[in-house]
Amino acid sequence: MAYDYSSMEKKWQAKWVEEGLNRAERDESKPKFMAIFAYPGVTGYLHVGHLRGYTYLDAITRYKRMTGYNVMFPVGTHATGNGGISLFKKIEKGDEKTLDYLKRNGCTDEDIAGMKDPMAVIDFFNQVYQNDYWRKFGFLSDWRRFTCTLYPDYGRFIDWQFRKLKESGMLIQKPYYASVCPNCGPVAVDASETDISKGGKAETQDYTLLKFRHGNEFLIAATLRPETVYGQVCFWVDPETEYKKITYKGETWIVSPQAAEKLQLQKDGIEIVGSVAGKDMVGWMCEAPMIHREIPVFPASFVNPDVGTGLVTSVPSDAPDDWISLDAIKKDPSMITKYGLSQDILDKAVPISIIEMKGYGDFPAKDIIEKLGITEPGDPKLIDAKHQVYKDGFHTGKMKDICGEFAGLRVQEAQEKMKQAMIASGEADDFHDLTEEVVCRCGARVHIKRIDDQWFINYADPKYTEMTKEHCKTMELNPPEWSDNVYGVLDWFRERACARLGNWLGTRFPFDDKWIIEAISDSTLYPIYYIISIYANEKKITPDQMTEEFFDYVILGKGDINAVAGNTGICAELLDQIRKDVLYWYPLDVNLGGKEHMTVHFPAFLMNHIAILPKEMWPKGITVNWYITGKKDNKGEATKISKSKGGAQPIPGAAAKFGVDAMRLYYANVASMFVDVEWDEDTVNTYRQRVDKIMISVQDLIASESDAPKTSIDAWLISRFNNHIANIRKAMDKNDLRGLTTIAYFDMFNDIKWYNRRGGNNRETILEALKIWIQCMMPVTPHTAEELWSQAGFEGLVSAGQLPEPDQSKISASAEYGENLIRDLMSDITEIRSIAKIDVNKIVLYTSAQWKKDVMSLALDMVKDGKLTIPDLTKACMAKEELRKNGKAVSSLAQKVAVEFQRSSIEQKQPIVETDETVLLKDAAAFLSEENGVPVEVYSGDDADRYDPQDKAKVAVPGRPAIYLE
RNA sequence: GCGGGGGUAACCGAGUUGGCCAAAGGUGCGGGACUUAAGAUCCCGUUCUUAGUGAUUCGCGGGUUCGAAUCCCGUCCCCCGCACCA
Repeated sequence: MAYDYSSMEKKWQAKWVEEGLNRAERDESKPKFMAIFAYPGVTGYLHVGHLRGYTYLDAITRYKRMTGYNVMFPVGTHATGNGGISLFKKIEKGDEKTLDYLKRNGCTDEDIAGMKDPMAVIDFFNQVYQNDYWRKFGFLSDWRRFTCTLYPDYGRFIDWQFRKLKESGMLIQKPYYASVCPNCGPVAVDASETDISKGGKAETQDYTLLKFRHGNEFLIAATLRPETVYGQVCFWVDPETEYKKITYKGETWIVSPQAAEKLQLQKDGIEIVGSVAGKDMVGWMCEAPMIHREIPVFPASFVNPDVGTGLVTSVPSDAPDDWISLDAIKKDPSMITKYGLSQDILDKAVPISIIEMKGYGDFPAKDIIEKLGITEPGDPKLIDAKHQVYKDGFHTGKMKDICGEFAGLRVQEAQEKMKQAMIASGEADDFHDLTEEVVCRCGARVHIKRIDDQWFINYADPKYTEMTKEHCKTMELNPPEWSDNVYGVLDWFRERACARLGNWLGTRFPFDDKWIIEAISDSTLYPIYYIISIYANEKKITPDQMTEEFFDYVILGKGDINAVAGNTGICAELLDQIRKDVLYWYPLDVNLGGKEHMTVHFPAFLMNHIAILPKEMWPKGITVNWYITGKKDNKGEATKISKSKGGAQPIPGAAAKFGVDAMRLYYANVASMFVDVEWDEDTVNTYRQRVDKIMISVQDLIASESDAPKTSIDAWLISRFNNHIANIRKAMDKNDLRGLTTIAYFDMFNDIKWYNRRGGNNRETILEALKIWIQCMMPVTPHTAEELWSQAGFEGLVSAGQLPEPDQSKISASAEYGENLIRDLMSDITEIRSIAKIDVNKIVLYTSAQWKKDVMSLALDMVKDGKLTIPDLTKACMAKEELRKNGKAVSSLAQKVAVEFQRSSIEQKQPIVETDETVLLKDAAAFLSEENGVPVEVYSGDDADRYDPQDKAKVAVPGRPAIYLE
């Protein structure tokens, strides 16, 4: 390795801080640029994938600084929730896995000993994120503004935000069914399993409870398909279960013990008053709801006391489980006769056809069972069968005539109507349950609980939705595909529970302090708080002083400054300063976040801004970045970044292994921001080598004895580099870091190599090019750039400098055209040599005869006038004496030229007619001779004395000299 | 189900307001230079064919056009989000 990258990184990072480059201070003389990445949740250590998005933003803001902007790039963390609590609890009880995980990531015993409460855990990670990740990666963030959602001052801001949401009419209250842990309160059930240890794939299902009268008690069945009640023929009970009798609204219900527990969470006043064995219920007759028929209770093995109520109504026509279980009993009546039931009762249980479905007969359950080859209860394929028949029924089913007043309805409609009808008549109720077992991180089982007075933010509000959509049209949203999608997302966005009860870190809800504001809701308006956080961090204001009045003034400009000063004890000067800061920095220019934010965080972020802030403070841009994923497993599914497959080493370890700049370049160049990338150490290594190569190459240039005079190749190099600046600026207008890096780390490098190869070696040219080159590298590989900048002896810090505008006077189309011609010529020569397979002793080149160029010249003039056609061009040619001499050849060339020129731009063709190829080739002859190892001769096609044994000169055209090898 | 995205050469990945695209760049592979050798570095090549040409390519099948990887239709396949995880 060429360098001790680690100490180089530290050296320059210290310099930048020393120079205060990362500090954001209001400067009215400069345009501002404010950008954030969506701050990470503090849930433990991060991995190399997370750095992708963060790195983009550091590179983008560095670029903005070097193109004239005053930049604010603040960072913070999000710690609301129970992540900190559950991590703390595990540490407290010495959980082996957790301690191992911490230590593997570099946490010391002292660190662990210091984690005496959840906030200490959070504080520890706040330091890790800042020091081991962001500072280590060279971020120029304004550390003075760091904030965390659990800081008291941040809490004051959230308190204010919710007061404003209330004023805007966005806060509403209504009943809600939440997934709740008995110890921790509401928990998030989702695939990321942040709050839970098991069951992330579970969904909440809305069941209908059906009441079956038996004497003066009710057997309660839970169903997802209330529309099938007309097909009920019997009732299933698990003979192994001891059922509970519970009282609810003066009725006695029979349900499984688990269901009794769940129902207590969802319905008031439920008491357990007794029990009854499942096997004793077999043979009961009960009155089915809606159809008011007596049906018998049969035993069934598939009934699970943990699902629904542990009791099931049987609709064999449409439920595969019911069909196969009834079938099994009929084949083996001893299953019920042992309970003392008669054959007669069994004979009466005949499936009833109730739903007409496309592609199915009278009994869909039977059809699907036969199709899938299911022969007995308990077959795992029954699950597929159920899903299939439910799905098809829902979409294509129609209620048959037997279904009374619901006959003719589509299943989709009948379902809700019949449910409501039965609830209205007291024959049914509702119930919510999870589709699979969910266990909280604390170990307790999670259930669905009814919460009557849940607070919501009403993201469905039509006024704000409309305003937000309207505003989106003016925003810079990336990727563009998402900007089309965002309108749909906003329409879909509904009320969102914004506060929760239970054990939870966060800000108290201002209107009722039994509630704590939920994790997504306190992280939507926060970018503006970075403008204020610095004053709290520097103790210029205290949380107590950050009243509603304070925020109203500094953010909204409401109120009288002296009154506010008087009431808060903050001096008017400071208030004025903060107010001016807010006006200067806001709106936010870019909010960059991972694709997981597309449907929740970003819409919420937008709507909070729109509902609370005046129009001139609404955000200007959102950029979404995709992920770094683990390697694909053998099923082709992306795994989590894992230890065994690389990438899971702690971030500081990866930084040490590859070097920060190599990783930054990897992130920036490996793919566009908008695709997932598979983490692969070999790939990162190629970027490591790329950085090394460039570093060595630049150092060689600095060290070289460069004293050659300027030639055409110097003009070429400077022209190329100025063009590169222009293209980089164009790419970065769209924050296209991949575009920038391809130019700066590949194209420019290749140009330098070509310059050398062509014998270029002029000190002034080299320094001019290096200056540009190193500046172009600064946003992505700042440490390397800084090192090279100082080695080249340039003034100051490259991170503090300004990227020049491309110098149009140095961009030379003809210089670039000439070099392209030489390159094309070289590859033609190579190609001919390889095809012809002859021993070459001499290469002879012929440039085009003048008359051909005259034709093109005429054509170009006509293009400029916008009236180039084949006949016109031919006529114009024939009008010229010296062209007419070549008669036929002219008209055939004119035809080709006319077609070709019509398709091209003037800029492309101009150099063809302007370049004196004979001079160009004669200048390059020595180079070509050296490259090819044989003498090279150059003749003009008009040279009558030329050496041309095969009359090759006649095939030459401008831009393409003829070649003869011998 | 609802909504969205995508299929480009061995691989990763540009390119999608139609022409300058046989299709950037990188990697891999092959050859060469340098070297005692290896590595690194540099050069050439990497669909077929060919004195620098021509032909056929951008999931598959059609269509529009003077001209399509880029537009339209059909078709197959893959991926993502769908709520209290940020």
